[in-house]
Amino acid sequence: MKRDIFQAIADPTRRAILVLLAAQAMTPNALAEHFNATRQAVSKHIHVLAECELVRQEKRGREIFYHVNGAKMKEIEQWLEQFKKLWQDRFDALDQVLLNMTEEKK
Amino acid sequence: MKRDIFQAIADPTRRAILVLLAAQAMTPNALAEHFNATRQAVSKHIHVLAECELVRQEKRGREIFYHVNGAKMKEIEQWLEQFKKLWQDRFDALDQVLLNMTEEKK
DNA sequence: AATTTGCGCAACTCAAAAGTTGCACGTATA
DNA sequence: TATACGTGCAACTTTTGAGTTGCGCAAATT
Repeated sequence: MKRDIFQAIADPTRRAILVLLAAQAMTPNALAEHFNATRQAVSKHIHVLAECELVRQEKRGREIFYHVNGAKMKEIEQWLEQFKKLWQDRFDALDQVLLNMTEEKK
Repeated sequence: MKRDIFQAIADPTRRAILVLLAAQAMTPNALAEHFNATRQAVSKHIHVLAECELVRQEKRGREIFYHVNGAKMKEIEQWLEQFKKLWQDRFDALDQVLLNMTEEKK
């Protein structure tokens, strides 16, 4: 039942929530207004995000504001770094050359 | 049934496949040896990755080598860019200040 | 003190995804 | 040409996840 960051951002609604929270911290009710889903559905998504520490709570009276946890988002970036060399132009070009060679062989 | 890139990388096995393919192109059989799953299970994961264009085929006789598609991986990076300002130190620090203020209020 | 509001939690339903087994089809090898 | 190999495809079970409804609790409002 333990979910990781990548599972958390797999859902489109959760990604939209993160984008909204990146602009400004919001309460579950305020977030829910942006979607067609019920408050509980959105709340469940927030719970998943909080479980993975992608968002943090900030209680103000009976309201709870959620913030994006930048440090945790960075972990996604860090995983991506091992692929960075693959999307640099010169590597793409080399890859294409190799592909053409094997196409000709066939 | 249309899956997006984020759903594709949500699965740990698929992420491991991408890492292996980043080092060198491989066949489904060669990939399957790295996991406890059956060949068909791995093949299904490859199919998902191919569907999202995260990997590309290269047929050589009866073998099929799979390559990582760097350009597609870059799209993940691009989505992350809207959060980049959040994980820079000065913003984390500011966030912490705001949190402390509200903690005191409570 | 009674009521409203903002949340979280738990049980349930329904859809989707992961994994298995079995088969078919080309490509090599003997 | 017969056999073994590498692969994809389809049907099926099992697990997981998204969404809804209903409830309880604590903080504001009257």
